[in-house]
Amino acid sequence: MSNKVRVRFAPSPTGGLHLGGVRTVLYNYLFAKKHGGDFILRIEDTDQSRYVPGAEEYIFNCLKWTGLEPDESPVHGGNYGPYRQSERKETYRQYAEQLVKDGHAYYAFDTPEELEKMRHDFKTEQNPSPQYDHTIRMKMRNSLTLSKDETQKLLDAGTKHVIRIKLPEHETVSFTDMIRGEVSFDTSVVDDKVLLKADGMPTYHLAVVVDDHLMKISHAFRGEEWLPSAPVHILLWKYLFGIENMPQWAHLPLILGPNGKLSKRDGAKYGFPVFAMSWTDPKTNELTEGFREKGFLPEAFINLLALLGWNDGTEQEIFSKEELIEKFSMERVHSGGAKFDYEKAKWFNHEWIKRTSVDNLQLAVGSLLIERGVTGIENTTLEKVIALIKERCTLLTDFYDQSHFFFKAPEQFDLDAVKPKWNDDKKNFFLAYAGKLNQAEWNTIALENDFKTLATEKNIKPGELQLPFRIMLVGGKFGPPVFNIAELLGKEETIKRINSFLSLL
RNA sequence: GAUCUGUUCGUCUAACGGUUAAGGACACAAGAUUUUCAUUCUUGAAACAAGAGUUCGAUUCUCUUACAGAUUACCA
Repeated sequence: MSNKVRVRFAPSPTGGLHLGGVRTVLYNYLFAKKHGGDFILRIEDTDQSRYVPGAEEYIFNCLKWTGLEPDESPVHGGNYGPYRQSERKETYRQYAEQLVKDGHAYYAFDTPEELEKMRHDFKTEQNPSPQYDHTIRMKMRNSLTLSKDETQKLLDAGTKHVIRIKLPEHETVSFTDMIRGEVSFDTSVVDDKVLLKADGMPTYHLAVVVDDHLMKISHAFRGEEWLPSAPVHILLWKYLFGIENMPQWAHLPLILGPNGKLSKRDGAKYGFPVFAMSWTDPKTNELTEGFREKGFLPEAFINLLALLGWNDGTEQEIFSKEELIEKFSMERVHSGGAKFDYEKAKWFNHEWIKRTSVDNLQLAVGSLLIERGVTGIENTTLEKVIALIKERCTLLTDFYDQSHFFFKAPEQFDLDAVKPKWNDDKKNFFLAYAGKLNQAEWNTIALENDFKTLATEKNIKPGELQLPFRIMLVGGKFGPPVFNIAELLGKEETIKRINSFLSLL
C-alpha cells in the first residue's frame, strides 16, 4: 500500500457553492498538489429529498472556473468509483450489518412519531433536546430491548428500521486535529447516530468513513461544523478499519458574514456574492449572483480565499496558485473563524487585474462587452483600450463602464457640467479646434499641444476647456485622460463627436 | 441547557516566552499628484477580552470568568 496523499471534497448537490465550500476545496487541492497527491471529488447525494437538479453540474463548473479540477470524480473517472454515494448504496449496508454483528450497532424500529414523543417526554429545562443515547436507548424499540426472535420477526416482516451506532457509555475519544491539536470528547454526551436510514441509504457518518477507507483517503479536511460529530467517525474507524488506518483530520475555521455565520440562504442580503458562480434555484427560479459574474478573476478569488484563514507568516498577500501550492501548510491555518470583508476582496481583484497582462484580459473583457451589447469591437482597439484603463478597474465589469464610449458615441451628456460656464468664445474654440484636427498629427502629445496653443491664442484657460471636451467625447466626468481618449477614438470620430455636441447646445 | 471550538487595531492578520513605542494589509482621515473620475504617493488615527497563576520575564503556557460560533435530525 502506498503512502500517497489523497484528499477529497464531498459536496452535497443541494444548491450553490459558497465561500466556505470553495475554500475547503482550495485547501484540499493545495495540500494534495503540494504533496504530489490526488484530489478526489465525490458527491454526497444520499438525501434524495434535498437533491436539486443541476447542482452537481454547477459544482463542476465552479471547479473548472477556479482551476481547482479534481483528479477523480464522477465526470473525470478514477479507479475508486463510483464517486456518487447513491451508486454505492449496497456497500454501506454491508458495513452497517457487520457493525451490528460485532455489537457496535443495533436495529431500531422507532417510528418518527415515537421519536418525536421521546423528545417531548424526556424534555426538561436542563435538557431541552434529549438525544437517543445510552440513557434512553433501553426505553425504545430496538434490537437491544427486543428479544432476538422478536427482532428477527420484525426484520423478516420487512418492518421499517434504521441501524444506529451504539456508543460506549463512558469512554474518552480523542484524536489529533492538524489545526487544533488534540481534541477529546466523552462518549456519554454523544448520541447513537443513525448510520443506515430506513430507505437503505447511509447517513453522512457511515458514508464518510466507508468511502474514505475504500478510496484510500489519507487526509480529511472539512469545516469546523463537523467537529462535534468527529467522535462518531473516530469510533467507526476503530470498529471497522482500525484507528491506525484513519486519515489525518483537519477541521477548517468557519467563514463568517457581517453579523455572524455566512449562510447560503440570504446570499443576496449581504450586498456581496456568496457563491463562486451565479446559481439559479430551479424551484424558486431565484438567481443568486456569483463572484464570477460580479467581475472577479479566478486568480483573485482563489487568492483572497486562501488568505481567509491562512498566511505564510510573511507580509506577502498576493499569491498565484503555484505559489500557494508551494507555500501552503495546514499547520499555519488559523483555528478561529474569519469574517469576510468584501472591500478587501475587491482590493485583491484590483491587484490581480493590474497584474494580468492585456493579452490575458482580452478574452474576458471582450465577451463582457459583447454581453452588454457593444458591437464592432476590433481587437487592436480593444488591446489599447484595456491597456489604458486596466489600472482603474477593480472588477471586470468596470471595464464596461470605463470603456463603452470608445465603441459607441455617448447618447446622454452631463450638460450641467458644461452649461453654466458655456459661452460663444468656447463654442468658437471648439469649432476652430475641430477644423485644426483635420490636419493634425494624430497622437496624444500633438493633440494636447494644439489644444493648448489654440486656447492661448483665443485667450481661454485650457483647464476650462478640457471638461467640456471630455463631456463631448465621453458624456460624463469620468474616464482616462481626455487626449488619450481622443487619440484612440481617431480623427474622424473625434471631430464627429465635437460637432454633434456643438449642435446640441 | 449540554458538549466542543474560538477570542491581537472596525476587518483579515504578524510577532522561537525575552530585540518590539505590538508589524503589515483592507477600510477610514489628512495632504500631494491627476485642470474629470479613478489610480498612485506621503502621513495619521486604530488592538493583545477580564482576572488569577507559572516564570527572572508573558500577547505567547495553565486555570477561572465573560463573550462569540458550531453542534445537539432517518441534512450534509
